[in-house]
Amino acid sequence: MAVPESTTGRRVTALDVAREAGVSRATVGFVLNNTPGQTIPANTRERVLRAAEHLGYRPNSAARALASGRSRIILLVLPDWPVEYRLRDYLDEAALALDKAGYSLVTYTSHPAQAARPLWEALSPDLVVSPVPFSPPDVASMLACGVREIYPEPNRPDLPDVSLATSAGPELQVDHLHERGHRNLVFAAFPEPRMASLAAARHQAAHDRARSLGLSALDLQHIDYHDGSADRVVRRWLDAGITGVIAVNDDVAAAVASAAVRAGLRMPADLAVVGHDDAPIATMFVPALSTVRIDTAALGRGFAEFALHRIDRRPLPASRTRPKPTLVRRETS
Amino acid sequence: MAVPESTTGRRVTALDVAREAGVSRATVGFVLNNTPGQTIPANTRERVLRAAEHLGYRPNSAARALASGRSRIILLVLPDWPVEYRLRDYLDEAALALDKAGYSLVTYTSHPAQAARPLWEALSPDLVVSPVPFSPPDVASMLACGVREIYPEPNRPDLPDVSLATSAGPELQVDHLHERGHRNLVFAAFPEPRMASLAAARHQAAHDRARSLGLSALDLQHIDYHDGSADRVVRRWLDAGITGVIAVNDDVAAAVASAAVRAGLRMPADLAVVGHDDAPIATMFVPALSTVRIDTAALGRGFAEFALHRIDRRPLPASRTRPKPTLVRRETS
DNA sequence: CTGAAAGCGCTTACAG
DNA sequence: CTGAAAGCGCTTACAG
Repeated sequence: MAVPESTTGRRVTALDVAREAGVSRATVGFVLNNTPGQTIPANTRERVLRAAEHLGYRPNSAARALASGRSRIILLVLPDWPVEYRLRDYLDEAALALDKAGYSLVTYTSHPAQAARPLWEALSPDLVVSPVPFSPPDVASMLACGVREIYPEPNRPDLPDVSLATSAGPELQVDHLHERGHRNLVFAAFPEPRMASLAAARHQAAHDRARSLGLSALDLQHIDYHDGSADRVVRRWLDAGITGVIAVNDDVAAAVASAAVRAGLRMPADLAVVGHDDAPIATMFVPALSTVRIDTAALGRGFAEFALHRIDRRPLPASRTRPKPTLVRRETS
Repeated sequence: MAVPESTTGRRVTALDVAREAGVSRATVGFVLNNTPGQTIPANTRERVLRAAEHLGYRPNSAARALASGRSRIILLVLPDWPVEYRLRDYLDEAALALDKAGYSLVTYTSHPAQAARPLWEALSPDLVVSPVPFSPPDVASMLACGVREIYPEPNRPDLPDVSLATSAGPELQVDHLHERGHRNLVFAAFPEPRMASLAAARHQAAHDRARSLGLSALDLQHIDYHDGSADRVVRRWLDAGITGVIAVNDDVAAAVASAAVRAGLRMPADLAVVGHDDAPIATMFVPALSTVRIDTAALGRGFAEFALHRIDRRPLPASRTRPKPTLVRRETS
């Protein structure tokens, strides 16, 4: 591909392409954008495409956004959670599917102190989505910046769940231990601020499931090395008749499993643990950790479908079913 | 703050502000942008500011980018590494410092299959930075998209290091074990594809340091549960006279420590392990993991200074010294 | 089927 | 000190 602008010092515009192809600027736009309702003869189209390719033409995104009123950017606002393993698969798949439709996905985690300007001011995205609801000031700010689609919408919480923080995973953890005969369970997390809201959400889901199975309340307990060591915590659990531990993620499961082994317990006979996310450590750890695997790639594609539905009014696929998480049973359950 | 556009359905523009303040559109721009060389009387300035505030005016970023030729966006391209813990601190600090200078930071990890259009096409960033070099096609693509500053620049590898993947951490791991009398070391990682390039970089740095201390070659060894269990690997190390393990991160350190304890070894007397990143598991694990902590917040600020130097030609602070990592000694060394 | 032209909302010399 | 005006590079009715 030639890079003429590097020699002329000027960026290639649609006018350059038009001249090279011997058509008008408008025609270039019609061809390159596949504008519906325009019937361009095959050989004109061909000439334009070739000229664009030859000149290395890239439309100016700012000019396009200004003229069309749409930036073709989708902003995904992520909460400040410890990034879940395999989030990349989710984002990769979503970005790929959106790209095919001409949209770019940008992710953003707001500064904890809210000190910096939110990214939607700089990007004017067509759609802003988040797994957690927006505050009213955030919504007002987005509207002022011309964002036309926001999800979840204020006052409309009754919409499909596109987030990674589904309740199906924790439910599966509970079901699994229940099936294997465990009746006394706890929910374990690190006392880490960043983990707090994720732990709260997953704990809630697990708790609700436990209750609906007729189990007793599922306490959220912290594995805190500082105040007495994991070993002592595990000992306490055993004394209280606990036989199964639901960990908020695989790191926590590893810490629990490690303490249990050191205490001379057999796993899963004396104590069972189930992690979440199927992170690398779940396979590498000895004993290998039972965990929950989420089809994040499928979730990512689902997110893209949803986003396109909101923006382009594309119909949602009829077969739109949330991929179910699967339990990977290894040596700790 | 009033949100008039939500009632009129039209976004507030500089013209609205000008009318409300009783000045021209240009003056609005001068005041809001603090344009140098313009001397605006205090009360005009005051009127404009008040009108903008009152109307909830947000400049249209696309129009601004088109007119000025600068998007005020900085794109940070991150490699597909397992996201290092505390990366958030780095990004938060960098975003905050850049925000003060009127720039927005966007991060981007390219799709592994290179299938989606790169984000610089949609954003036209003023600067694109990455901790790893760009491929020639990437550079050509950026130039075609009007990106004027790229770092690292092709053919100029001799520039300051702004990345998180510094060699100082691995060097510190080696120094620490060396000081504590260890002479036979290995470097451990999971055999995970995504970890490969990070492991290679850190291993290289550790290896070089080991050689310069007169130690023997530092092998990169995989903790692979599938082919024989971590326990067997640890046993092999002991037989080979290894007394110290340098782990690529804290997850790997946890897996090693766990195997060592299970093998009946005393830590650190029989075997020492040092992790990297000071992730939550390093504190929560028993035994608590010795590790390397990097002042990622300071690194993030350093990144912002560097970016502003490149874009706005701001002088680099004279006292510009890279924050040194520190070794956090706990129970495994 | 294709082109001439207005317009998107800013920035920025240039006058006065 | 402030305004009128050109221009950034597209999109999109509107003519022909």
